[in-house]
This record gives sequence, C-alpha cells and structure tokens, in this order.
Amino acid sequence: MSEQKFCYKYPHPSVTADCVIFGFDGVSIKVLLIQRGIEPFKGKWAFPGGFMKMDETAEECAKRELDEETGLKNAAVEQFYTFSDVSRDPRERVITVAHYALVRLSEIKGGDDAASARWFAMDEVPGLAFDHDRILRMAVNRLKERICFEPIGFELLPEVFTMTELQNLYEAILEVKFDRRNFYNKMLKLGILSEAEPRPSGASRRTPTKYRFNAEKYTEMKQKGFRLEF
Amino acid sequence: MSEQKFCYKYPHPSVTADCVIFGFDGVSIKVLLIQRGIEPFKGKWAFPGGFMKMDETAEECAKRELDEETGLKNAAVEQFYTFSDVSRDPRERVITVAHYALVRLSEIKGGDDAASARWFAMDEVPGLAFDHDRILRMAVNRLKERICFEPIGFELLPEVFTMTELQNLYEAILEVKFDRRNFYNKMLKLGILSEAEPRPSGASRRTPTKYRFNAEKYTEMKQKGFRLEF
DNA sequence: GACAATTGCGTAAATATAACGCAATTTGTT
DNA sequence: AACAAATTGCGTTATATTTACGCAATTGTC
Repeated sequence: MSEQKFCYKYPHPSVTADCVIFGFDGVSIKVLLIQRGIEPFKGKWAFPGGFMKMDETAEECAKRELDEETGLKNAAVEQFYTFSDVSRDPRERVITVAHYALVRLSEIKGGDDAASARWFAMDEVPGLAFDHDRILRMAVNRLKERICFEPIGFELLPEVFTMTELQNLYEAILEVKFDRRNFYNKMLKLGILSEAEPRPSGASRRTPTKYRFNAEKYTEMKQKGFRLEF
Repeated sequence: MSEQKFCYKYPHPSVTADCVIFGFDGVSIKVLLIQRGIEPFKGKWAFPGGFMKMDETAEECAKRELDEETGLKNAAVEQFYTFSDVSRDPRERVITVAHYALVRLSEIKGGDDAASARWFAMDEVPGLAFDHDRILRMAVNRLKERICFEPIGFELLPEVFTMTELQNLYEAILEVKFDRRNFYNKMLKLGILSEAEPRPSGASRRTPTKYRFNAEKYTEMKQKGFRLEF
C-alpha cells in the first residue's frame, strides 16, 4: 500500500474534470474519445479528463488533461454540468466537472500522446465508461441550445467556408433541414459573415462564395442582444 | 487539534453546495441570505450551503443545507455552475456547486433554524462572503435566460394570480417594461394559463381575472418545442 | 449533349410583433 | 357628491419577420 499522507477531519470526494470535444467533418458531428488503458472500465471508451490538482481551477484542469491525453492545446472549453452521483465511479467517491469544446478536426493530429484517441460519429459512439453516456447526452443538448444563440458553430469549420458547409453544420447539430435560400438570407442578414475573397469577377455561378466569420461584428451585435434563431 | 482520520494518497479539495434562492414580493425580486456566525467572513451575508456528505449528490446536499439553515424544504433547486477558483475560500481548497431555486415568499416563515435568514431586494444586497457576489451575478443571468424559455416564473407567484402580477414579475426579472395589452395577448395565446375561477358573472371591469398555471398544457407544448419570448 | 445538382438572387403569402384606441368601472381626492 | 386618475378587458392597425417557393446560370456526370 502506498502512503496515505493527505489527511482530513471529514471525508473528501475526489474531483475530476472531463471534456466532451465536438468536431465536424463536413457531414456529421463527431466526439473525441480515448480508450481507457487501466481499470476500471479498461478497454472502454471515455472522455479525456482526470483529477484536479490543488492549484488549478476545473477549467484549467480540463485543458491540461485534454492536452496530456490528446495533444489538443488551449481548447476553449466551457463547463456545463457537474456530475455527482454517489456511485458514478466504482473505486471511490468522484465528482466530475464536465466541460465541452468545439474544435476543428484539423487541430488534432493523430500520433502524440493520443495513440488511443479517436473521433466517433455521434451514431457510432459505443457504450462509454462510468456515466459518460449521460454526460454525452447532456453535452449534446447543451450544444444544441447554445448554437441557436451564439455562433459557436464557426469554431467547428475551417476559417474559410461556404454557406452550404455552414448550413450542413447547423443541420447536423440540430438534426433538422432548412430551406437553403432562407438559411442563406438569414445568415447574411445577421451581418456576422464577411466574404473571404473578393469573389473572382470571372464569376461562374457554380463556384460558391467563400465566407469568413466576422468576430468584430459579432461582438457588436451581442451587446445589442441578438438571437441566432432557427 | 482534532483527529485527521480520512487520509488519501493525493490531496482532495472540499466540496460544498450553495443555494441562490429567489423570491418575489409582488414588486421586486429578492434573494435569501444567511448571516455567517463563524469565521471566515463572520457577520457577512452569504448563501445557504455547506459541505457535501459522501452519500449524497450535490443537489441533495443543496436541499439538505437549505432546509437546515432556512427551514425551506424540498425546493426545486437546479445546479447552474461550479466555482473552483483556487483561493475562493481562505481556509482550504473548496469548490462549490452552485444551485438556484425559485420559491414563493409564503413558503419560508421566519423563526426556525432560520433566525439569521433574511430576504434582500436585489438592489439592497450587501457585499457577500467568499465569491458569492460573483455567484449571485451568474445566478441572476441564468434566471433571466431561463425565464424566457420556461415558465419558471410561476414558481414565484401564488397559485392564483392576476395577469398584472405576472407581468410585474417578468418586468422585475428582465428589467424591462412591456405593453400591458401585448403581454396579455401573448401569455394567453401560449395557452398555459387557465382561469382560476369562472369569473363572477356580476362582471365588474375593475376586478381582475385570476389565473392559474396549467402544467398539463405546458408539458404538451414543451414537447412541440416552444419559446416564451419577449 | 442531355440531365441532375448547385448556387445566387428574388418575391409573395402567412405569421408574428409592436404600437396604440377606447369604454366600463373602480379608487382616490377634495 | 363630484371629478380626476388608474385599472382592466378587448380590440385594431401598421410594421417586421418568417416561410414557401420560382427561376436562371453554371457545372459535373453519364
């Protein structure tokens, strides 16, 4: 037995931070999972995450663990719920502060520490370790809510994208279909898109306009209070 | 020194659950605070809350502490954020799972254990203990968001209420003014209100219609996905 | 070359929102 | 008692917004 040198008058739970990382490949939404190498749930897939240190916040912990386990650095993680069921970890009492983040698939390269990290399409996600199935459901709901009010979707696309790509993303997340022309109009009217390149005058209808997310205008609009409704 | 009998290989933070309790007196939104009797922050006001036991979830802890400290039982608390700043408690590392709930003022009677519990109007709240000022700001934001999508406001009113009372509540929470007639139409069109009494045929214009929240219709509507927008 | 698919740009109809009128009554004032 | 101010119920109208499509110019496919 190893030393048990941190002692308290009352029992304390362990605290972890986990990360639900969403990506988008142009067709469907994906989540990043790692395969557990140790018990419990050895061999099962789970979200990147781990124990919080005493000198870091939950968010810092989530980012550190994410980097350590997948090589993904400085993701814009956001806390969404704390899971505290008494028996969610068979070893001991562990509560976890769950986070989520949206990343471009290109940002995470294989290799690295991330030998066991893999993207799964939402409908291919296997049964997960611990209560991570529940965590995933809640993360997906939060993502759906959030994308209607903030243009977080842009974090999932390449810097430059077409309107069709943007629509595909929204349709994938919200699991609905939009009329192409109405979607087009609505997004343009919001004013948070800029044309990426001046569109070659040689026109050609079929070559789609490339857009880029305009963060300045977004900040402007947000203060006035706007909604990205669908 | 007391015994330190719970020992771990790695340091563990303490975990608490706190409750931001909102009430409404017909004019303004209030929060329930308790005055601290011990250090740190002795004499300062803070949210009800306390240390989590090993056999209860964060939510159960929040409810138990709320009952113990204010006599308020079975409030429908809902978790909204976990605060984990490293130095938020001067004694030791403490992370807190913050909850909020809406209660009818009538539900909480003075006396009890709650000698030191008091309602404060939002603009009378003093500087709070720990990082509770920040917690309050976030709770208020969450309340504003939420009331636009779910009729949680009804939890703050008596069972039977007039349209004017309902409007006052919305205006107090959102800090805006609505046109009385438009508010009236919008709420009625939602279909989640029922007339409480068949309105005495003796009419009399000035006596307002009493309504009651219709939970059945609400559940119905929620599945179709609706929005209480303003 | 025929044909389906994609893109840009509109337009008309259906809905929803916002602004406000008005009469019946009750409350408050003097 | 007389009168002004406030409250409630029930409308209406003007203005936006949302939704449902039309259509032509390409481009890619077979």
